[in-house]
Amino acid sequence: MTASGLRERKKLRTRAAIQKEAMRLFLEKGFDETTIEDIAEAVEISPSTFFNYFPSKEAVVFQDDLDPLIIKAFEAQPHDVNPIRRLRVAMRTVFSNLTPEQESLIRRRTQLFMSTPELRGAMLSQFADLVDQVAELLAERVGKSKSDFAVRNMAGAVLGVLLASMLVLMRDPKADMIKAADSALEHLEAGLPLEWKE
Amino acid sequence: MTASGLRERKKLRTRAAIQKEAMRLFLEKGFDETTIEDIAEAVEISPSTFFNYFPSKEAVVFQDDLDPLIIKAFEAQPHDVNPIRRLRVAMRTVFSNLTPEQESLIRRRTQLFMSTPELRGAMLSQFADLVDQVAELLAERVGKSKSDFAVRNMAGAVLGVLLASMLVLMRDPKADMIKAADSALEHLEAGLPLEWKE
DNA sequence: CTCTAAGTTTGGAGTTACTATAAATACCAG
DNA sequence: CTGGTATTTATAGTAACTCCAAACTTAGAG
Repeated sequence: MTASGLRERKKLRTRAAIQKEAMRLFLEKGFDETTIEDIAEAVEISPSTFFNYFPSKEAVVFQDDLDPLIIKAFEAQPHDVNPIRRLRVAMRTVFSNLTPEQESLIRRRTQLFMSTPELRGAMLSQFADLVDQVAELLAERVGKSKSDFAVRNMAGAVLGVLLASMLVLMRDPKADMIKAADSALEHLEAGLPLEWKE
Repeated sequence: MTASGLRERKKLRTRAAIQKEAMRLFLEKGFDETTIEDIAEAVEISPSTFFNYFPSKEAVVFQDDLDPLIIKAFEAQPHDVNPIRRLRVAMRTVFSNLTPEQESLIRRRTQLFMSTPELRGAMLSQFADLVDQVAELLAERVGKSKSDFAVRNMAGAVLGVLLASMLVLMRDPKADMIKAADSALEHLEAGLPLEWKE
């Protein structure tokens, strides 16, 4: 479907190029300091074309090829395990199988994310979608609809703790966000006791 | 200090006027369709002055006189009760004591909020602050610091479920968000069981 | 190969949020 | 009333986006 005509291949290449150059510039100079024109110039397209591919500057940063991987790792586990644990294991699996470059990119990207108010903002717009996705994962197990109240609420809690765990990056950009996310889910899995080891 | 000179009184009045007119216009015409110039004109100030009072268009919508009330209602309860329940009761108390106009305004504002991507975005920027505030409420009870991991994680979960419960407004603008928020906390208080009554 | 239909890129003109700055105006204290 | 200070305002500028029509590129039919 999204197969190989010259047209499609070209589009994919352009899209990838925009993303690559944009991320490079954002990490190099900062998000605000990089203009659409800078990006367009680096990719050798016109600024107009940028908007053919992405609706906004924020949108470029947003897109994680990780989600599908995590979902797959989630599905791969025995279905009778606590879904929070499954999610936790899934995330760990995915993160530990990244190449160093991938991991480094993700870390820097997340850091950029949390330190740029506009990007943090854009994240919440994704919150809705993420709740849907997580709800879908959870729903399957209990044989309920993904729009079931309890399922969605649980999904909200999952994202809430993950988000909260990312906040440490705002103060301490060198914090290990992967470990933080894992601890957050571990704590949630344990029922969020206020007495907690570490 | 912020006492009575003509100057101070005028500033307060201007600020209030901006907020009132801006909200009126947003609700009347929509957020995007209202320009800063529209607001300035309605308040009879210059556009420049708008920015003396609010750093951005979004900032006008954002300011809830409710937070302090909820905190007060929270403090007013016996300190040995489960903090989630306390928060829940606090919110219920505050909401049920609003005048009909206040309640209507809040409902419409929340609705505006959830239906406008830019505003939803701005909300997450507040997420950080809210985690702090909720963490502070929770911390007191267990005699831990508000920057304690478990406390902050719990705060994240609280906000996560509240946020998720607000998402229904995106599909169904007439949903009762107060009831939704209450159910969300009720469910969290019960330990987020996936088997759930309603 | 050629011609046409359709998709894609581009430039240009316009809108709006927001910043910086310096001039004008309103308040206040002596 | 006068001079210093806070506040408002106009002006000019930047950058993200939108709209649109013109130029160009590819796909496919004949």
